[in-house]
Amino acid sequence: MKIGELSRATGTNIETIRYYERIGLLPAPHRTAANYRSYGDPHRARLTFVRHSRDLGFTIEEIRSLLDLSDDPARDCSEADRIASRHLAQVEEKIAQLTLLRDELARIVGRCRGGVAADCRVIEALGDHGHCESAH
Amino acid sequence: MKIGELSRATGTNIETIRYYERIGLLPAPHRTAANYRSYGDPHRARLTFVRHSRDLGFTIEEIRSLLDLSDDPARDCSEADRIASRHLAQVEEKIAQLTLLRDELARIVGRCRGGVAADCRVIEALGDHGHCESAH
DNA sequence: ATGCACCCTGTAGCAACTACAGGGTCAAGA
DNA sequence: TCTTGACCCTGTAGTTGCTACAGGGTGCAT
Repeated sequence: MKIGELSRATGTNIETIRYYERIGLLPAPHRTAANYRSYGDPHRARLTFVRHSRDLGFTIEEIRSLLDLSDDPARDCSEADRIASRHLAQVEEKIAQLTLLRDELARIVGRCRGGVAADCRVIEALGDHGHCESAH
Repeated sequence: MKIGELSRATGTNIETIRYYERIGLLPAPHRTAANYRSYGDPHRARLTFVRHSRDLGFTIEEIRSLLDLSDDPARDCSEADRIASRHLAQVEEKIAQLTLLRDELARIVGRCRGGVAADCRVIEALGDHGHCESAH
C-alpha cells in the first residue's frame, strides 16, 4: 500500500510516518518505479505497535527498545516488563502531581469574585506562592 | 541585584531568566557600567509570578495575558478567571486521560509471566489495540 | 598578576512531531 | 490530447520551554 493508505489504516499523519522512517523506527519500505513508498502488512503492524505505544505515553527510545525486543523472539521478556513498569510508575507520579496542581488551581479559581484586576485574587495568588497549601 | 542573585532568590535558572527577557516576558533591566543586568524588587515579583504560574502549568502565552492584566489594574478580572478556569479544565482532562492510560498500562504490566519475548504479553498488547478496554 | 567566580552574546540542541516550499506522477474527464 | 486534481517526493524550518555550550569580558581577593 502507499503511504496515504498506511496513514489512513493506522491513523498516523503522513509526515509522521516519514519522520519515523528517518529516525530509524520504521524500516525503509520498497519503492515503486515512481519512487513512491510501498508498504506491506508487517509495516502496518509495526506502525500500529509504535502508535499504540505512543498513545500510552512511551517515549521513542522506549519504543525502540521494545521493538528490538520483539524483533528477537528469543530474548528475555523481563526487559519489556521493566520498561512498562517504569513507565507505569512515571504515569502514576504524573497523576499525583497533576492532582495536587488541580487542587491548587481549584482553590485559586474559586476565589474570584469578579471586579477589577487590582483586587484580583487569581492574580494575587499567582504572584505569591505563600498562598499555596502544598509544594508544587 | 545581579542575575545570579535573582536566580537564587527565585529558584530560576540564569539562562531561563535571560530567555524570559528575550521573549518579552520580563522587561529588560538596567545595566551596570560593565553591562551586567541589574534587577530590583519589581523584577523579582514579576519573575516569581511567572515561575509560580509555570509551576501550575500555565503556558507562556497564558502568563503573558495574565501579566498584561495585572499591569493594568483597571481591567476586568474576569479574564484572569477565564484563563485559570480553562486551564483547570485542561488539567482535569489530562488527569482523566492519564488515569485511563494508567489502568491500561497496569493491565498490560500485570500480564507478564516472564519467559521469552516471543510469548510476551506486554509486547503483544502493545501491538494490538484490540486488547484495550477503553479508548485512548 | 593570576586565579576564580561571575557576567555577556549568540547559537545549537532537546522531544516528537508539523508545516511548508518546490517539485514529480498518475488516472480521469472535456 | 490536454488539463485538473489528488497524490507522492525531498529538504528544511517551525513549534514549546527551556538548557547547554563556545568564546569572550569583569571584578575581587590573594
